[in-house]
Amino acid sequence: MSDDTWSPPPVLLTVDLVILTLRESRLHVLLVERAEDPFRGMLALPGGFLNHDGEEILDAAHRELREETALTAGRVHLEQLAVYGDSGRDPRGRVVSVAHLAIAPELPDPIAGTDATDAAWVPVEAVLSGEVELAFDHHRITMDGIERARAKLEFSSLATAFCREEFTIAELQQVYEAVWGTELDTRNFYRKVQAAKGFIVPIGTDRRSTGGRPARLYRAGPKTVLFPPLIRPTPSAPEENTRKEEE
Amino acid sequence: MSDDTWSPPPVLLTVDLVILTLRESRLHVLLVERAEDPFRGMLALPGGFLNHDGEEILDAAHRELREETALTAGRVHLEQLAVYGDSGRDPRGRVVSVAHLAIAPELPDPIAGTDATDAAWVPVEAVLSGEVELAFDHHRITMDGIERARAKLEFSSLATAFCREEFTIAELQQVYEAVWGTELDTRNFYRKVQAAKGFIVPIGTDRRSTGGRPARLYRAGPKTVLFPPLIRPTPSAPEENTRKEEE
DNA sequence: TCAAAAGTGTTTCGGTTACACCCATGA
DNA sequence: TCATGGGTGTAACCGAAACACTTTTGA
Repeated sequence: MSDDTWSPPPVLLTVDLVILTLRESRLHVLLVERAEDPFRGMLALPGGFLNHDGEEILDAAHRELREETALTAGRVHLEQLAVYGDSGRDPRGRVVSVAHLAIAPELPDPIAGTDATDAAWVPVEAVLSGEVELAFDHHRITMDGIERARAKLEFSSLATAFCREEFTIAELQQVYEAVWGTELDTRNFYRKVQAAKGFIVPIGTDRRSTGGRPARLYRAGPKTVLFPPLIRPTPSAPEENTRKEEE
Repeated sequence: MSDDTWSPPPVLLTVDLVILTLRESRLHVLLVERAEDPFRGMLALPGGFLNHDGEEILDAAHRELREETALTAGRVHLEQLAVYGDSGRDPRGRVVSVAHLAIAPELPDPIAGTDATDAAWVPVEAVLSGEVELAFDHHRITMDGIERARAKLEFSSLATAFCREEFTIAELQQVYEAVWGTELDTRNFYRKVQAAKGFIVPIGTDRRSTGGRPARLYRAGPKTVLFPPLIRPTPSAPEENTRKEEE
């Protein structure tokens, strides 16, 4: 923490959001079409500058989340992801972005925010495959956000943030399958989530669906740390993960 | 990413470092005594403002690290930790800090940097217990850095960053024991690190010490992701970790 | 030949997998 | 009564913990 006599160069601080949700059992990320230069017309993560001096970074993230999704705090998970500050990332000058990861249950269609002409849920495979191009370094931020979500499903109760207040174990399993991109054994999954005491707690009632036995309903439990964890299946072989590591 | 007509408020960006090392088999963090207000005379993490327009954040972190420890890149691990930007955290105004985690092998005594009257290695228990007080929100940053290191030892080869280029398995074990604050079974540890292929590779020679069989020497291997991981023993019981989670 | 540190073998045990099987509902 | 999805039982398997035991050095 320096205190030199010269005035250090100020930077502009933005908040960007990787908002993930499930739609039709597939993982989606919210993207907006930029209404202004730079990158006008291109897809980007929702976000924006801090709106007045003194606004907290986390508050700004909540505000942007509200503006884009009408999600009020409480029913959303929001956490800091990382800072992206490479000098070349924004043509307007030195703009440093504090990226956040948000997890939401399935929502009605998004509303256009102040900075975006349009907003839409995009399947993450379309982003990961490079099929859709994103403004700034938002492609990388999105990948980092997805990887964070994948990793946290193993050891935390984050998965419940994808669900509505009441959910079945089958719905919870769909979360894991969609985020990890794998298939899981229903029977074993059933016991594993119950073995992690405090992860989910049964609500008395059942949910009857078309055909088949009714499923018990659950609510998110008090624990955020899963023990034992739900280890994600190795995609095929954990080989050749040599010297890189996202830092 | 906003593009409104009003000018968003600029902030001052600093880089702070949680530099961890082992000294006499105990985990230490590097702290400096502040030479200037605010918090003059108090202990703080090394760090400072970006030094000219266009300096990359990671470069600034490397520069601060060099200034405090004479560590050149290469033999150090340095990664971004998190952003701390609460409006009240710095009495000078809106100062946002990008905290970094650095891991270094045992070093000669630190050199005073430009911003510090003195720098010293402090055992982390002294910080965690609240025995030493830190300036700004550096106590919290330090705790977050230590927790990050503890977590990464499980799944990454980070532990080798605490060692010199050549090390024995016993030395590596001391790293795990010091960082986790636990004792490990020598025999099982021995096999586990060898089972994680690519973690450490034997160099031909042995190191003879006073009394006892010579130990084989190893070097850090090519893999950064450990498989299987070295799970950290549950401190006693994994109970009551309810609704908090560092975010 | 003894102490000390390095390294090996082996048993036990808990968690995961794989899969056969039973349960409850709507059509 | 049958198809469908929910939920239970259980044997095989595998990695981790625990610990007895052997090896190689210096004193």
